[in-house]
Amino acid sequence: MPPADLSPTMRDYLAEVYRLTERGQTPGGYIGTSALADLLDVSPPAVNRMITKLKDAGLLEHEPYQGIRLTETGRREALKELRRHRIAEAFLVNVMGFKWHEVHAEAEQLSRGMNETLTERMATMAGHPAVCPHGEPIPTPEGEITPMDDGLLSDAPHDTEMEITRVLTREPDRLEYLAALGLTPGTRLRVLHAAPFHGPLQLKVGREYRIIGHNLAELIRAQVV
Amino acid sequence: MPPADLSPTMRDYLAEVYRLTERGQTPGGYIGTSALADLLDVSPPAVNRMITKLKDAGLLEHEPYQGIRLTETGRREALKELRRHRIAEAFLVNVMGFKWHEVHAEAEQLSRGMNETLTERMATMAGHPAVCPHGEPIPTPEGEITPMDDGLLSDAPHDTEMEITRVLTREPDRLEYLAALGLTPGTRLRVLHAAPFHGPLQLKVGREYRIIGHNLAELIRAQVV
DNA sequence: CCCATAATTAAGGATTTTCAAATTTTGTAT
DNA sequence: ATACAAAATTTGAAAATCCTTAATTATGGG
Repeated sequence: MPPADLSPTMRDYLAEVYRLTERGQTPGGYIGTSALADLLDVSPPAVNRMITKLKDAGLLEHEPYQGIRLTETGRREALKELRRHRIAEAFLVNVMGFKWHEVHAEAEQLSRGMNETLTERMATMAGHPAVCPHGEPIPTPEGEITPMDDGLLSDAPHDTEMEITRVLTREPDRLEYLAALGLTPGTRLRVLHAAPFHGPLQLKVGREYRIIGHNLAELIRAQVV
Repeated sequence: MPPADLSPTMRDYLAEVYRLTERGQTPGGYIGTSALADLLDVSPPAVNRMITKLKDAGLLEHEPYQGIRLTETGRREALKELRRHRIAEAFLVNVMGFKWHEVHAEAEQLSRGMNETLTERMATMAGHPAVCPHGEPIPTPEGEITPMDDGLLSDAPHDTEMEITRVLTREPDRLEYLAALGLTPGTRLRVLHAAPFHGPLQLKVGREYRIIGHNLAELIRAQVV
């Protein structure tokens, strides 16, 4: 069955499922209902009902008591929604001068009113960005995406020149703090030392030295330059 | 009772009531249910139910079988919504390069996701316009508006230099046609002749001569320069 | 094997819509 | 002027969406 028109809520669910899938906590590729409920700020039963609906539309598979997984169709729809969202974020930052910590919630609202024409025009004005302000890659209009070859800063090799690719939180406070430390996508740095037992990391950013906690380092992904 | 937070739908209704009130067809200031239903593309019962809700919120008065009228509170809320909508239209045209016939429906969608911060930033980028692309005045953030002193082109005096202030349709086809004739807000023109019995009007626009039907002239408002 | 935890079903509520039927108003024709 | 038909408005019943809380069922580690 071809994907009829999806409601905005359905699209939000799909996008969030994809985000969780990407993060790849679970081995079988299945993701749990409660995790989704948490992220969407919604009760587990609400998730369950929506799962049934999305399954009936052929957008995901559901193994009861185990989890859900996007079908190929669902994946493509999720990526279209992610494109809308990330283009909106890039537009708000690149064109309208918002700060990166302000745009996630804003873009969530805004993207509900964006059709394809508007999305593409915004993409053009934002300079056809490859990644959103948080560093996540932006899918093509056709729903394709190039995976990134990066890893958590907390697992990064020491004394190696690296570049921050993306950050994994959307909490405004943390984002603002990271920006204040100069730890944004594109920044070059070097891990000098990591204290054992999930202790703090010592970084060299340009000429500056920084110390950040392990929990913050887990929110940063980087790749060897 | 103070106006709690209004749903987007409630705001849409209020805005549309205001638009109808402005047009001022009915003498008592009351406007009919069916007219609203038509404009909102919704059935009369839906309008009726929403009227009850808006009346309970103190946003409008309802005289059964006669019509509705905005309260002062309702008027202010309607104007806030109109500002969002018209700023969105101005932004789409002035900043993003859309044509004036494309933006009404687009702005309707988009304005649902616009909070006050975003609205004001869009206003700034659009150059703090006083009127929307169709010439309608844009209310202030506080919900105030300056009335225009203009009249229908079909009633305009002859051989008098006038300026188009606004157009009263949002139908893309008509708007595109008007633009092709050069009949957009700000344009100077002169009515040379109007055929009797609602016949066509002969206009002089710059050095060009134009003939338009009476029904089109009724969609254009102008004022003496 | 038991029991904490996670997932699911059951039941119900809010919002906004539609369709159908009842009611009021209005306009026209005798 | 009055009566009747047409039009507009209102009310009632029910559906679509998406949410909640509370109770039930499955899973899997000690």
